Amino acid sequence: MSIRLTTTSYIVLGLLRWAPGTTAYDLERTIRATVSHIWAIQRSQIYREPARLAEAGLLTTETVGDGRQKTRFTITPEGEEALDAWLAAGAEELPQLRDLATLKIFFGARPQAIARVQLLRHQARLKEYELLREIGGLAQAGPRTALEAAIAHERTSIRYWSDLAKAED
Amino acid sequence: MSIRLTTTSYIVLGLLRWAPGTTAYDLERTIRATVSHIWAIQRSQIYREPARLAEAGLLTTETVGDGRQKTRFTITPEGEEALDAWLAAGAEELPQLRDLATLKIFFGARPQAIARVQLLRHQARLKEYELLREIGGLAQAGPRTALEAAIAHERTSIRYWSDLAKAED
DNA sequence: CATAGGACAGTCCATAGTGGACTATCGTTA
DNA sequence: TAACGATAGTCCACTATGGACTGTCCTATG
Repeated sequence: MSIRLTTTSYIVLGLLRWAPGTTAYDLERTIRATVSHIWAIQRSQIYREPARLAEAGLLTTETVGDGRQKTRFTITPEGEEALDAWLAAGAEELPQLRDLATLKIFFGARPQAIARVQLLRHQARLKEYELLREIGGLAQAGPRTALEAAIAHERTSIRYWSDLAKAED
Repeated sequence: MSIRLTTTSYIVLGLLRWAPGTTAYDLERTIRATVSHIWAIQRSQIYREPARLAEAGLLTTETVGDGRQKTRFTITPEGEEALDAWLAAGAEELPQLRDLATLKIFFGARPQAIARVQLLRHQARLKEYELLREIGGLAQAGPRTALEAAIAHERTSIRYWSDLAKAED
């Protein structure tokens, strides 16, 4: 039962190490509130992945069935091992921007309109991030450090889009 | 034959508008040299996508078969229309970082080692970008403006990772 | 002159991920 | 008491990923 572990897998494993016994639904909420800014996962995927990992022996399942059937997942030692191996394995290829707005600029869309909208959205998101940081909602060092990356890139985006918004067409 | 147009589709359409009569192989090289920093596409996808678009009437094909069979693709008016509609349609959801290195930090990987490697790679990539900009390899305004976004984010990454590399563990 | 090696040009496949519609249950409040 | 929103999840068709695999052409060198 050796399966291919993907980024999705490691996100699930990583969250379950911090919060064993979580259901898929709660995983979804946690992801939306935290990692999704770095790496989002589709809902359908969030429900399928833990099942896959359980089959491979990286998680155990416990179904609490009172009408609404919930399944709680817990990471196994093998799961932790896999996660640690991934964390310890060296760095990766560089990321792509993967920004549709920039892509449209690339292909000749007029910057003005795009820039104005992007600027507002990035500003809103930066505010969210700063709030999250000030409230100190993030107990662990990892998420805090990662949040700094997100904030730095938001600031860069804001500078970029606001320059474009100001520039004449 | 209405198909769903994805980002992949628009990249192919966009490149074919600038260079009609291109083969899949040349598309691949062009993508690797240009857009891939913003949005990469897998080789297998680059060969399948134009075929799909041709079926939907957004491209025409012309097979030049002398031993090695090449297929040249050209954008149709419908193709241009679809592309323009996409370019004109408002801005998108915000991008995610989608950076595995940051994700590992999030889940508790030790920053030092990761940061050192990322720093070197980002520096190398920044140099590539700056070279590209100085040489003026990009005739069109779109790619040039998009390149500025890529450069800005590289600089941000470099600052981030170099801070992390310096910080005590 | 033939041949080996590399660049060129592509195919194929299993598996993973996306987007989005759909179903159903529970708790509250009007 | 039924309506409504939050909770909890399923399903499906289609797209994308990663990577192995197959050939063809060009050129240098032995």
